[in-house]
Amino acid sequence: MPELPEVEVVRRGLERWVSGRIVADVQVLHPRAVRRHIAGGEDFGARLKGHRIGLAQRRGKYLWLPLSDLGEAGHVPAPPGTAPRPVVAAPEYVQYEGAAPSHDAPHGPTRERTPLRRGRSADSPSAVLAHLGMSGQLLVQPQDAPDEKHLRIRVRFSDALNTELRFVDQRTFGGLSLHEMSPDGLPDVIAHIARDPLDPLFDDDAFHEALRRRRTTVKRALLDQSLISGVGNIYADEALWRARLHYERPTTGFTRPRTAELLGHVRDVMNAALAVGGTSFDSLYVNVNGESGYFDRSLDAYGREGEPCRRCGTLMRRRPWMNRSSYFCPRCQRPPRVTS
DNA sequence: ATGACCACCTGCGAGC
DNA sequence: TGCTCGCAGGTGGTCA
Repeated sequence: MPELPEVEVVRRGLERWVSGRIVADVQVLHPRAVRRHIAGGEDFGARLKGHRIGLAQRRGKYLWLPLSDLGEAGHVPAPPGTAPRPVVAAPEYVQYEGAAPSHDAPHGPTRERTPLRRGRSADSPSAVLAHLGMSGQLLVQPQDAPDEKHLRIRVRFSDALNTELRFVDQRTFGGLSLHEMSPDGLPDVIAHIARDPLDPLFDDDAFHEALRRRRTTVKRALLDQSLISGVGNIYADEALWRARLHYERPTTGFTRPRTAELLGHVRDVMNAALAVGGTSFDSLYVNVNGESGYFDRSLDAYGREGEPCRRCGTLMRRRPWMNRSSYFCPRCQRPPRVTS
């Protein structure tokens, strides 16, 4: 369910309320909630226990919590040539300044704007990777709060803060998993996920070339996480409406200015959503404190079937598309001449 | 190799 | 009241 802005809101909440704390105990209440971990939920929990949670990171719709070693055995040593250094300050000292987090590639172009050097953590060889799927939530709750109906995983910490981290997921499409970090600072299993459009190192030209190479249509391309990550059904429809592009428009003929304009709209709509806490239609998307975002009030396309286009007044339409829906203005977003 | 589809789940609202 | 159907923010595996 959540797309980049919603996941980023959650990441910020984790950074504020969870990073820096030490895992005391993990309870796995539903086996599907722990993914790709053959040894099972109990082993998953045992491997987290005693580790300090590093700075929450995100790429696209994935987020992860690096685990730092407190000195126990059984960990991959730091990569050669990288001096270990302390990962995190206490939560109170963590600051975050902008809408454009930078994740890795500390040797990349020196355009880093964040004061925090969040990058490859030499002393964090493994990480807990989280994907929220369609209905997942990460909540920081008081320990005595009643269990949510779909509570799947509970993480307790070894401090006196009296809050715990909960993974709640109605449909169980999401989950947590444990992974080694690859040399470029990502959990190994998400190496195929492209940078997201808010990443300062996103390569606009490479994206344009990839669009032209692909024989596909524009909405499929926007949803392809190996080309551009973080875009889902809502923000794809919103960006296409802003760019006046029909979702079935082939990408092959895209000019550089057209790609640039589309990317600009993707970034604008995501930043606008981020500024108001993301999009919530119901209680299924909330931040770590259980609060909804307000961007649903600002949607121009998604969910507006039968309502007037905010640009031209024509009634908006919904079309079944890939087992989901596409919302568009039939006048502003003309279909391509040849639709297969 | 690339592109297109569907299974994986639970719940809710509409219609009968 | 209660059934069935369609629909929901995503992804990976599999098929052509």
